[in-house]
Amino acid sequence: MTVVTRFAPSPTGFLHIGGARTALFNWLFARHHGGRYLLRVEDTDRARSTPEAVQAILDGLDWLGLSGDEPPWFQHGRLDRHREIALRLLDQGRAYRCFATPEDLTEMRERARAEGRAPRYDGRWRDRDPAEAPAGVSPAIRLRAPQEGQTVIDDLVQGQVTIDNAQLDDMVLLRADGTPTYMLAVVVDDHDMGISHVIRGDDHLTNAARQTQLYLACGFDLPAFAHIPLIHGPDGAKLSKRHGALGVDAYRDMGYLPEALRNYLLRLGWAHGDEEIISTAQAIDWFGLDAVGRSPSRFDFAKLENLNGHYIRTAGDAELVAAARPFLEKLLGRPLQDGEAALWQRAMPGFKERAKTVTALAEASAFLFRPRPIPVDAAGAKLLTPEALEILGRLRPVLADAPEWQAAALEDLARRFAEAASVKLGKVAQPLRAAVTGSNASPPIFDVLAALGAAETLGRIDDRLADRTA
RNA sequence: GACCCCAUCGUCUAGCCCGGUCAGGACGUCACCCUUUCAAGGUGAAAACACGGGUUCGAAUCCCGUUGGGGUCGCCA
Repeated sequence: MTVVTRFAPSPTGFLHIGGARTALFNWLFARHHGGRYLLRVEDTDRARSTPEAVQAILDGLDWLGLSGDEPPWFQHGRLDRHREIALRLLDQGRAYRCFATPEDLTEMRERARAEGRAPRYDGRWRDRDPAEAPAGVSPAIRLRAPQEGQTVIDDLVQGQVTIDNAQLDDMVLLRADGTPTYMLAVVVDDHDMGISHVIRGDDHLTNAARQTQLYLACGFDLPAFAHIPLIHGPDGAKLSKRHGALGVDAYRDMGYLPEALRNYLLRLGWAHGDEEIISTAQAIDWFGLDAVGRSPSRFDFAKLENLNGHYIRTAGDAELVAAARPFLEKLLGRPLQDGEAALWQRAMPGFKERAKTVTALAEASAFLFRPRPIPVDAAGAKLLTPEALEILGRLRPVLADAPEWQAAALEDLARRFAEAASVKLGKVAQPLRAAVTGSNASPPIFDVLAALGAAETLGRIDDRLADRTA
């Protein structure tokens, strides 16, 4: 059997983190089985769907490397097909016209609730003669669902789940205005798209029972179902915006790399022994629905950040310059010149070792490109004591006379200077770091000096020495 | 409320199906090492089988219940 999966977001907002994981699992499952992974935009609710949202979701998927194998399907373009199936069901007596008005339904629900019954449609038009229809009410079409027995979902993650048909009411297939409902559209589209495996959030588990009834009524073969647990916030409650229910674009803006996010999302609810850092090739090789857990997991930024640090450290220097450049340019308030970008790339090994996010990488690098005199932060200022400045003052001419401006040579010079002055290297290196970077943390200082060049380095030292006399 | 699902360190999880190891790994936390800073890295520590009953020589593992958490109950998707 050919495996065909799909990710089917409704374009009423951005691609959130749970959706991203669902997409990832679908993508991985299809890749693992050499099948196809498709996209379907569920925009049957025209009022709530916007082109901007469609684009945001497509962009988010693209950034994560989870674009569909074919152009996306759009549900609203298939109205006629959905209608055709509903009408066919009506002809076959598997569906019927329901003339209950929205007011009737509200009243029905309220009364059921008041009497402690489940708030379901009572089937009042199921066997009633349409001739009795009240005037002026256009009917919806409902499925004549089985009222006895059980519907069994054979779920690849949840196992066998049995629901009493009495729990399910006659779902609406076609609204009074003739548009299809989600239930109808999903079943017809999944069938027409040849979807073999429906992998989605477990908030759809009970929908799977309803959809199973519909599949059976339509005479369609059932796909395999896999309902994966939802992602919760750090407090165990539903993911809120504060926590991480953000669009994936927000993760990009926070400086996370797509490969880090994918690795993180993959390990949320799925494991392969003790493996933590998993490449895409390994993920494709190892992924299976049987290893997906059934309990919801909590989103943990700390672990994501750790993974992100790993992927930053192992990323290529040019790739990081490209990813971090927009952040740095925003920080600097100006575009980066090509020469500066090249310099940055050469210095990147020292920076990427220390950054956990791409934004932090840009922030930590900004001192390289700031105009003199560079700003000094609190920690840097603390280092620049009168004593430290005195040492800097004596080091300055030694540096100025350096025969070659290269990291190892400069370090050698500084070490000998410290030895001659009977101070630890730290007493020399830290003031130097503060003067040159404006802070107390940076890549190895002699690498920084080499990257900055003699003139800029000495100039920055002079700026600080000038502060002293001023 | 009804129905369905779930339950191992703070978090993500391995182990559960096919009962028998000091219950393993990772993140985070703490300590130490390395070190010109910060990271990274190394070593080590604290940290869990929700509870109660069974079954069994033996239960994290099988069964029942309790508690807790989640999901669903729309002419939304």
